[in-house]
Amino acid sequence: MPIVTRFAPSPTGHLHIGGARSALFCWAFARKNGGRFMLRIEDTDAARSSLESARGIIEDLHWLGIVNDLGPYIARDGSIGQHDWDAASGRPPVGEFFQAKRVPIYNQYLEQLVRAGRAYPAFESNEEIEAQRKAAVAAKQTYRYPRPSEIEYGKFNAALEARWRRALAGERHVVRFAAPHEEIVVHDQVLGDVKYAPGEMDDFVIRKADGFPIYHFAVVIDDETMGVTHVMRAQEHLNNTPRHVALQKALGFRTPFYAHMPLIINMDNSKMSKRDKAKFARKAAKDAMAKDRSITAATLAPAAGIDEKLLAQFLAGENDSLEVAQPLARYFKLALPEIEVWDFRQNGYLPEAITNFVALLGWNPGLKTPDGKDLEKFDMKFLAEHFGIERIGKTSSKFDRAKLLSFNADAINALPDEEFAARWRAWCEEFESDFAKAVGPSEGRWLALARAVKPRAKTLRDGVRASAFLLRSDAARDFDPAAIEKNLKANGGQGLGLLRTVEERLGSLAPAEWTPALIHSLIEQVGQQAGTGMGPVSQAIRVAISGAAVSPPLGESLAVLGPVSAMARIRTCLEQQAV
RNA sequence: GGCCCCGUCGUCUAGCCCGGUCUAGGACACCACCCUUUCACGGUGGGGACAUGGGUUCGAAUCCCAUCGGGGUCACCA
Repeated sequence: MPIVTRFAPSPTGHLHIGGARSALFCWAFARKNGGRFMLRIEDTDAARSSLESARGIIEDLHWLGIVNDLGPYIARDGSIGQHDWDAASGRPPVGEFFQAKRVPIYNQYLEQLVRAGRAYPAFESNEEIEAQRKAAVAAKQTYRYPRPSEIEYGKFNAALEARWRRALAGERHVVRFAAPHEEIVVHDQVLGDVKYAPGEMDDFVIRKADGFPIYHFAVVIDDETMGVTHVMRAQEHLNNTPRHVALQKALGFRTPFYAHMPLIINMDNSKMSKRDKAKFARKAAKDAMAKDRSITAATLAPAAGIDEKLLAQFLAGENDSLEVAQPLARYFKLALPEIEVWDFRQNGYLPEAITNFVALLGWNPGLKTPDGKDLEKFDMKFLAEHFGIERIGKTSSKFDRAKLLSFNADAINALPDEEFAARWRAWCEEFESDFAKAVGPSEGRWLALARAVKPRAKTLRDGVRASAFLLRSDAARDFDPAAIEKNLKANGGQGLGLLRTVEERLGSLAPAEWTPALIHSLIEQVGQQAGTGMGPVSQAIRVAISGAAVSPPLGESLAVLGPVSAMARIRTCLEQQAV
């Protein structure tokens, strides 16, 4: 039997970074063992699932380089296609990888369970159950649904048949699994044997009143019928596993291998969730309001362009809407924490940095580099060749953004200039279109800028920030006062004098001589002749062309700017300072 | 609260299974110095951990137990 792993997200938003790691490990395990990696969409929550989310998740995975052998993919024309088992595999085709389309299959197994006396319709309303649960909690008891006395475990008796008829007649009901009263052992490949005592499990719901299966039921049937051999998922699912094992036994299915991976959590030990964005924005707003009493929901809403009522609810913690969090963050000029793959992509992270970093959260190749250090930089190919369950750890890992950033910077710098330029440009066109337009269509210009920016960019967005001087008007006079003071006026106006010399010398360069190398040596010469070295010369020019004391190296900067702009800026600066 | 999992530098981890080679190694972050046209990069060095307490043993980060701590989960969500 071929090894089959699966990643089975529910399409309720973008791909979570933790989900990305699950998918990555499943993918790598399949690759390493010559198996197949399957994608399945768990959209049985009709209210929260959407096709757009499913599409987004598939795209996120694709962007990361995690490509599935089985299940949905997005075709060139944008439609969703499905890879299925072919005749040569000897397996029946799956047909549908979206659970919502598999309801008849679930119902068929459900009936089998009912007729075996291992499942039964229950007619209590959600409210009734909820009330019982609350009462139990109030009495400090663990709530377990009490199996009706007329239900006989493993027998399709008259009472069960009567219930089944009521259900078939259309009476509103759920179907519950008659859980076994026996110890259940989960043989986990990471954690070892995990035992659950008899009676821990109650008769949980396996089909909702709306006719959709509950997660546990759909998963078990799908894993069996789709040929899944290895279930690798986050540890938050560990306590679900005995249910799955019990269901498999009741249905006569095999039990796949399980491997539960450690959780990825925030630096403050909290769970990394989409809601963190709302929490972050709420805190920012509240901090601002505490600092400045004149800021209230009423003043903030129009200023940030948010509906006042929505904002008030948001601040009260009654909703976690991104419609509020995003404009709030923009207004306070803060970046929301990145939680989903899309966030990282938008903020200029490279997929290879993300997969590399995330692979190290809870897994480690256990290899050394030639100079004896832990090997931790690797690519997808390496993962596909070296990944194994044995080296998955048991302890949850905190998501250290600083280290990711460092990985990203390294990944950027490992790129050849040309490739970086092309990828940076494509990213800018997608996420920084104003900047992309300002740079223009010239490939040479992009490459020159990219060369200047690459060594100091930790993200693609950093490259834009570093190039911001390009967008400055040649006539702009808003020079950073501190920079003016230090680099132009100090030492009796030394910088200004040097800048005048530079202006003359630069002005005499022929257009063909306007290259990074020649500009650089010109600056060097001026510095030498003035006896100051090139430092003060450089800083004076930097202030003149960028308005600040920080910019990419000058040769490249001036070259990209071009003689007309560069000279104009120097003159502007000189004029302003002469006044 | 019940059940379940986990516990090596601030963080990710190597080492643990097969006790001695561990005065516990690496990476990120931090600090200092060097390099340097700014900012970065880079280089060198530094501080920094076996949760605690008991065992077992000649010897424990490594094996056992307890305590403490952290997390997960207890839905007609997945």
